[in-house]
Amino acid sequence: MITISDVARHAGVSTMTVSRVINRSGYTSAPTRLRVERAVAHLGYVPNALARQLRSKRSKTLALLITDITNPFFTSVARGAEDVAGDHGFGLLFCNTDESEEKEIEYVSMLIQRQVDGVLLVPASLSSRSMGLLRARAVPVVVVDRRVRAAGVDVVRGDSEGGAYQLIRHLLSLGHRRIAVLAGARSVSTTLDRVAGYRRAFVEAGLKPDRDLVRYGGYHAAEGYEMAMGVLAMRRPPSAIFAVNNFIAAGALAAARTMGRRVPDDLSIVAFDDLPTNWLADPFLTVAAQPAYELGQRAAELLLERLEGDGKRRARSIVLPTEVIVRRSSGPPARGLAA
Amino acid sequence: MITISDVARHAGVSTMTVSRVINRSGYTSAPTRLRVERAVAHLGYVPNALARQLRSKRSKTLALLITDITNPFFTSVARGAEDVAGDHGFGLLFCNTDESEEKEIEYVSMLIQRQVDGVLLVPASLSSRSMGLLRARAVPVVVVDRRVRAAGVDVVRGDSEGGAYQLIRHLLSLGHRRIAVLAGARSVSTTLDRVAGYRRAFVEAGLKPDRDLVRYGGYHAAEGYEMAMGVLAMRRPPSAIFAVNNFIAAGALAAARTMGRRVPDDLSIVAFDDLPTNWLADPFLTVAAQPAYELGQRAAELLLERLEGDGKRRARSIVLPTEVIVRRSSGPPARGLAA
DNA sequence: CTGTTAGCGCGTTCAG
DNA sequence: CTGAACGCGCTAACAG
Repeated sequence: MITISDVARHAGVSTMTVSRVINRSGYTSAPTRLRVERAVAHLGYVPNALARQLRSKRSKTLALLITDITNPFFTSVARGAEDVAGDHGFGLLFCNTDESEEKEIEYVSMLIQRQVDGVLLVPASLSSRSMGLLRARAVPVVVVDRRVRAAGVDVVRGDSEGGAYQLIRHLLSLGHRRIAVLAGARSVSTTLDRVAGYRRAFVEAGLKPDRDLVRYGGYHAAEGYEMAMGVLAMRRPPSAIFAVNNFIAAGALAAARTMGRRVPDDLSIVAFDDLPTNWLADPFLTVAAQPAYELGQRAAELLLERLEGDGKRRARSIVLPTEVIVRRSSGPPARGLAA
Repeated sequence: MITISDVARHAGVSTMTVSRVINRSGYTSAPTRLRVERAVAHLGYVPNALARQLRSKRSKTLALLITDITNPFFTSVARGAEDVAGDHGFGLLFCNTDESEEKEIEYVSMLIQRQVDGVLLVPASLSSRSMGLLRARAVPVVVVDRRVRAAGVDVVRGDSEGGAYQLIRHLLSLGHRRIAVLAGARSVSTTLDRVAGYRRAFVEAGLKPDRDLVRYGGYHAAEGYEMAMGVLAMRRPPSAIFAVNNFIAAGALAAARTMGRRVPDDLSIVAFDDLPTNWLADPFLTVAAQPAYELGQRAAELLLERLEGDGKRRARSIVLPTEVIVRRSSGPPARGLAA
């Protein structure tokens, strides 16, 4: 391995001068700079980031922990964060926690050991233990997409409650009254907020939602399928389903098919999170779409501000609006199911 | 920050002993080990991975460069690689090159600076310049999913030629004769191999494919749409389309819809790469499915072998079979289009 | 079984 | 404008 002192020797200067040339820090005369640059090129010198980081106590690395790398919502978030980090000369470490708090904690410990400068965290649960670990080490954190119980943390997320509220209003206005909610885990804020939005829409309309129509499970298609089969098999099945994320919606669509329900004729389905156009030969679902890429961007920007502004600015909470896109999966209820 | 010498002082031993306890290397008596562990717990000591890596010259980190993080094929590869790396105590750095050689080179330079122990590379192009950079630094590489021109490199990929061959045989056996290929970039081996498979199927059947039916573009839905619109507008349009990846297929489906072609009645569509079940309310496309997760696993295993086996074993090339799954998007051609 | 010595490759500090 | 000395936190290589 070629080190800075090899370059120094070759250029007939001290290592310090080489360091100054590489980092454009301090003054160097044009001729020596040139000699150094020649030597660097000639030897093919590449600085060792590890040594640099050890010395300077900054790793120029952020980490992003997401809960499902196969979900395009999160990959969009990742791209947003990656682009911003890259523009500021920071590397970004992706970690996939699979909705598991254990994995999350494992990753966080690893990241602390690796001295990452900051963490973007989609927490697997409301009461994230990893927040405590990070705080103990004074590692700046921005929570993304979901809330946590811990106070005084920066958060960047979409308006779950509002999006759900609008989707349900849409269904109510079409005449639906029995609307099922297929949700994720009770320990995740987005699930809670979306169910809350559902409830508010009902209450404001002077209606009382049937508690039995609210099901909790998980964020995958298989779970969506199970939950949908459950509600569709009820004595008084719902005329509409609100899937709390995109994968659950896919499961619900599959269940509708196996139960012989046509969408939207026999059953309306609406969901949170749009699918990327890459997927959709034919966009079909009525959704509340979140600006995923922007979520990632804003979160990374906020984190970088915290790092640079040496600051104890108070925690900020950024809530990005959600856009309801009405498509063909929602329509008026079939006769006899409305009331 | 609490360092190893704080722990040593607290436990009344040397730093070396602490190091041995932490790393379970060398001998330590039970009582001193206990004292050290107490001190570690008491002080909340966390080893600094940077310092450790600098000293030991191994970062215990691999990197995976993929060309499109939004494509579930690659995220599956990523999970496979991640799981294997994690099991062996290695971290995995994800990098998204967006099919850009420039970005690829930027990332590779960054990774070299960061002293990663090995790289899993989905090359943006056949003649990957980054291979040279990596080799110059003697960084072990396993090429994934695609071939490169450079010789003597480990490769793990799916059988593109064979999969394409089978898909086309399937279409030929249904009676199709005018089959369009919507491909990616000419500089990518998977595109080349899949087109080659297409050609072989024709040649073996004693037929000559129309060169004008082979279109090159890119791997995204938008490009698939454009290419499909192109062939569907021909004077003698194809009765079937072979999309070289899943996103192109989505674009082709969209194009079929805007052109008013029903699939499979008026137009058959087959594609490479399946979509994950999370996506598919209703699996519809006839595809050649690659074992993406396993691709990632095998690649990571091979890389780790190279790292551990101190070895100049000759380069291996692992080609995993591809499975053709016939679904509803392919059927016999409409009357009058067959011949 | 444990401690000492000597760096890994860099950048900070303070003299020149 | 440049260099010498030092140390970041840790572990390899030796003693003992």
